[in-house]
Amino acid sequence: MNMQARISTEVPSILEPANLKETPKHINSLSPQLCSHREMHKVCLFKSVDEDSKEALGAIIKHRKPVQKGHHFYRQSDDFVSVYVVQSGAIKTYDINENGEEHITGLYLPGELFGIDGILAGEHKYSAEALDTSAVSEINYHSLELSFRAHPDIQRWIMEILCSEIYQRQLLSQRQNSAEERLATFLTNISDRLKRRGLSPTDFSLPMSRRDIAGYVGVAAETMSRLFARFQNRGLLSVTGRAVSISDLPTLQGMSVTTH
Amino acid sequence: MNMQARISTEVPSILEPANLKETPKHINSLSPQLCSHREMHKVCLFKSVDEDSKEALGAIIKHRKPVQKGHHFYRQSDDFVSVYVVQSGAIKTYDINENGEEHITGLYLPGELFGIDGILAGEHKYSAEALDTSAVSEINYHSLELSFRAHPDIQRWIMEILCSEIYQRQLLSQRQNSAEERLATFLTNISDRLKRRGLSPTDFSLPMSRRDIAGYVGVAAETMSRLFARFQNRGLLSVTGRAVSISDLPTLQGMSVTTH
DNA sequence: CGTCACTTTGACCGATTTCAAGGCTGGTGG
DNA sequence: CCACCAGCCTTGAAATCGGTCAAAGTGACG
Repeated sequence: MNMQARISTEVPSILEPANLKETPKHINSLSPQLCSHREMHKVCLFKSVDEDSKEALGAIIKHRKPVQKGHHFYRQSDDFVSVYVVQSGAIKTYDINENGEEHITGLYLPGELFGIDGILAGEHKYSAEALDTSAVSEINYHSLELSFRAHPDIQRWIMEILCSEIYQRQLLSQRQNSAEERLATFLTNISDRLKRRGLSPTDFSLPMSRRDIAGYVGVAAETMSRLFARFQNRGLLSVTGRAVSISDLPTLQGMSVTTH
Repeated sequence: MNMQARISTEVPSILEPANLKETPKHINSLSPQLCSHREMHKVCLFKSVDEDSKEALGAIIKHRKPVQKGHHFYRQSDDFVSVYVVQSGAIKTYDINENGEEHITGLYLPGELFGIDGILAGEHKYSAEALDTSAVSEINYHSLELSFRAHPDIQRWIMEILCSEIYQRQLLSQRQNSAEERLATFLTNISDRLKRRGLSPTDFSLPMSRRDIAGYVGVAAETMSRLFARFQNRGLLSVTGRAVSISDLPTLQGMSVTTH
């Protein structure tokens, strides 16, 4: 049961960011130990952090073996111990309400940090689950916090991540926006995030089911299906299973919510 | 103007520890004016701030004269200089999109901090406007950031606020929730916050227009009007102008979104 | 007393959800 | 190798919720 086999190798999958070797030059050169092979993905993550801080981060980050789809890194109410950095794959965070309904609260791609939902209460607000085979590094939050004093860059970096989380949710909370606008926003957001990491902004594989996407975007699964069909008819993109190829990114961007 | 005790006049100044005696013991024995409650949060925003840090905060906080309804503290794209603490009244932050439509991004009541939307970019993402006559204190963010080293508590406090903002938006992005659920959530929020201040959790005055409430909750103004009427018919509450009297809080709580 | 801004109410309409059925695909076992 | 099954995805039709438009009601204030 190889999950990855299902995903077309022709389409560059965000699960297999093989073309990361073509790291754009706008991304700072990294210290050798952080540049090694499997750690390439962290480039963007640390871009706003100086050399000293990068070393400090390198010292407390713990690399873990890849996990299977369905693996949970933590569950609601677990003690907040660490934050995590996605190296490859994709992770969702979700909440189960009293009716047993699942609501997706976050979606994390390679290079992104998750798990900060525990800062406030000391325990995780949501559960975090691998959407597919994924490699994830762990950073003990206590150690991270200790490093703030010596490395204000790191503290600022965490704050930036928190602000990004606010921004992400702000985009999705625009209730007056139609379902079309929401999907357009979602797609351009993904595109942005991939581009920032040197991956193709137009061809990628969404590592999650329609239902998960729908839950994240905030529409019914059937509506999501119809929306994809509609966008395809308009020549905005083409979808084959989970592989997406955006053919008219400018129009999608025009449709999406630009809160800036 | 308004006969009923409004939220604004009931809340004491942030630096006057006058009514410390009335502090409910579950609020960590801190003066209530130093505690602030974001939506649905049981934590006091200052809960982790020690005496030293409070003094440091007192040294850099600047009190301002009350401003009229409609006053702007900052506008989109203004340089990010300060964050603000509401002493009385109510403040909304909003965004104007390219179509000229206004979208309310935040609503802040006495004791709450706003303006952090500028941290990420160095300029404010939104505009901040007084919904009513309001008194607001100002904290220069540069000074605040400088205090982080000596007072990690303060830094942690700011992080908690950021996390609260995330949670806030998370609630509002629950699109599958009906308009009824959203209003119920909003009302129980307000009720909860007032109760923690030792004010009546069932009788209060909303210091803002229906349109503002509607924009914040994410429905049309007319819908908001109908919802109030519907709730009133069901005996959940009674509304006269901006005065609200909740008669069946448990039912409202049951209807509202309770993440975790 | 008139104006203006806000609120309420009614009628209509459209987008999205819901319900229901059919189709596709990958996995499994004969 | 094929048939079948289960889960996911798509499509259709009906129902519903909330938005929009329009008009009337309310209250504050000059």
